[in-house]
Amino acid sequence: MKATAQILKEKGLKVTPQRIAVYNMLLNTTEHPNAETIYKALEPTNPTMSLATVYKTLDYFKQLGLVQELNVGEGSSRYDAVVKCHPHTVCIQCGKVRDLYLEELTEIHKKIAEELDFEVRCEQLILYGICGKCRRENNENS
Amino acid sequence: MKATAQILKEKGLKVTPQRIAVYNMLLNTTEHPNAETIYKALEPTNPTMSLATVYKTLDYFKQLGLVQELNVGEGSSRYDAVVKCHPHTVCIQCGKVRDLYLEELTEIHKKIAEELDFEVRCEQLILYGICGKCRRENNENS
DNA sequence: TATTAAATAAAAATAATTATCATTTAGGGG
DNA sequence: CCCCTAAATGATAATTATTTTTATTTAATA
Ligand SMILES: [Mn+2]
Ligand SMILES: [Mn+2]
Ligand SMILES: [Zn+2]
Ligand SMILES: [Zn+2]
Repeated sequence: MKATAQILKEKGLKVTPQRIAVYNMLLNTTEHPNAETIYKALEPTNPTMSLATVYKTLDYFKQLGLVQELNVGEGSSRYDAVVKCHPHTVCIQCGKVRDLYLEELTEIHKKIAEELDFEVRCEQLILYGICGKCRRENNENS
Repeated sequence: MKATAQILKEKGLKVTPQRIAVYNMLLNTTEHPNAETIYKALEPTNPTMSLATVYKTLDYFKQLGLVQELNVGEGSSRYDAVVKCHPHTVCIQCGKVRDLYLEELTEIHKKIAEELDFEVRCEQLILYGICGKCRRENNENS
């Protein structure tokens, strides 16, 4: 696993504690946090960092393909250090956003995309519904 | 085709010129407009309508299943009078958002959804890429 | 037609994001 | 290692999309 500083350098970015912190935070979570959540998570270790820097950092990262932005219909965008297109599930009860790796799906999409008069660059599939945990909890209380 | 006033009445909504105008506008377009666009489109015929009313109307409609909200990663939400889950293409060059009806895809998603520990309520597929028109124009200029 | 609860318009408030700008800092050259 | 400078940061203001508030108007129904 490449060191974060090295990755930033390769992208032509100056290596700053703030950028390292944001990128590492995203590498170490599957939560798909938004800017505010990232900011809060880093506050204890980086008490001087500002929210504006988080936003600007995420914007740079996005341009350079270090993160992807994800909007699942909330007020704010979420961010993901996994930049390859991949599907997500969104629980409409607890709000959890999870990755969904299904090679099968990807291949099918690719095939179908070929049949369209449309050059597909990225496909975003979001499944909205009730996650297993919430469904089980619902059953207990009924 | 049912009259708009009748549809609103059946949903338990008071029938107002503003609501009729918004719903008809959405029924007669495939553009997936946002609130601002709807407001501007209705301005000539409904010069006194306010943007807040458009927002509130869209919110009611959404709750009652008359429209669906769609976020393709822009600053604002788009709205669609086609409430059944269906895929969209988004041209990253001209910004056009189009419907994509592929029964094949829907069925495949359904089957895959069954295999997950997740109760799928709605699936949103967005294909980002270059539309046919833009691609042809790009080829001409090269 | 009179009543009234609900809807509207206008304006203020809020939330997310972006821009501005003075200060600080990373990183290359000496 | 220290200096220099362009770039990054933090603080704050501005912007944009959306929601809330409230006084006024209106649709529905008796
Ligand atoms: Mn993900
Ligand atoms: Mn549509
Ligand atoms: Zn859940
Ligand atoms: Zn296009």
